[in-house]
Amino acid sequence: MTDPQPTHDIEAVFREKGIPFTRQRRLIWDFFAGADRAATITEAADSLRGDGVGQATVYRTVILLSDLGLLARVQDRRGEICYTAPPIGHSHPLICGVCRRVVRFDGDGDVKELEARLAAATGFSIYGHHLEVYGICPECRAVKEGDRGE
Amino acid sequence: MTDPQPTHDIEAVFREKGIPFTRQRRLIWDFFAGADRAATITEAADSLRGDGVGQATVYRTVILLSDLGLLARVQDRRGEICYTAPPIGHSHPLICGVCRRVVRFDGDGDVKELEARLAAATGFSIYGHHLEVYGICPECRAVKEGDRGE
DNA sequence: AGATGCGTTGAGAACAGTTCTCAACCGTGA
DNA sequence: TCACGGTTGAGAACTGTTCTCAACGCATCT
Repeated sequence: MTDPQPTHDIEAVFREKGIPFTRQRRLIWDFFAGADRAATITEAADSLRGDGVGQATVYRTVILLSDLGLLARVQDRRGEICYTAPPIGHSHPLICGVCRRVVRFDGDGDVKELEARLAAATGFSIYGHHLEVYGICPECRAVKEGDRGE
Repeated sequence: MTDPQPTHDIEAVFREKGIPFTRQRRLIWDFFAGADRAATITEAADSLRGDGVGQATVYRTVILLSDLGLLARVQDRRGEICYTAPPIGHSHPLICGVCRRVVRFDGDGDVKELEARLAAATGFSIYGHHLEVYGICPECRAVKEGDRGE
């Protein structure tokens, strides 16, 4: 379980593809990359409204970043769709279902082997997978136990 | 990779919980359980409209069945939300990204071990995971190759 | 520096999917 | 038979997402 390396140098990715890295895109990227937990599009839009970033731009940029593989879509305990960065180097999220904090891990060894077995057994050609693990982080567990509530 | 046992006897599950198993619920359940591929709520509603099942009822029932763990939410290649039965006995879906056919497998051994390692490394108490594997089934691959198109 | 062109942006309209509301309905138990 | 509680269908309401289009920003060319 090696730590996946964090995503640096998004600008290089954009430059390489000839896509402009605008002020708005930087702000949106910073929002997700700077957060230590998954955030919804609505949260990003609300937070960046003051900086003059339109909601449509947030939607467009999240799609763009997702297509580039710079943002991964996950969901919290209530099934709410959130996005989190950076999944580069192929890692998987361990998400706190309460506070949405995300810890990334590289569980690929485990899945690769499974995929090979599946391909052999079913004849499918496997092109990907989606693995999220859900838990409660130590902090949230502590709070919960203090509360004595669910 | 053992085959997960199919879900029998939904009625018993309902009875046990004291939830009425109505005509509409049966129809909706039959729709998903009878399909060999994941289906959207819209598809279910369209298909059952003729049988006098309202759209709201389909939504309500899908939520109900999901809560009971009788229906699992997955997504196809385009990110469309679909539901598939039966996930009982804890299995995972291998989904054809083209035709949405679902083959279920029991990859739990693999994930359980990973979860234990994660819990130890992060201090999270793990309560669940979500694993989907995507592929193209042999049939769709054949069609695609015949077409010579992507 | 000024002109040109192309992709990006923001505001708001449009749209789609989902949830809510409420009166009618159904089945069960008395 | 009657009363009751949960379920249902139709449509309204709501929410999140996408589309439209004119204005803008930035790079390039003159």
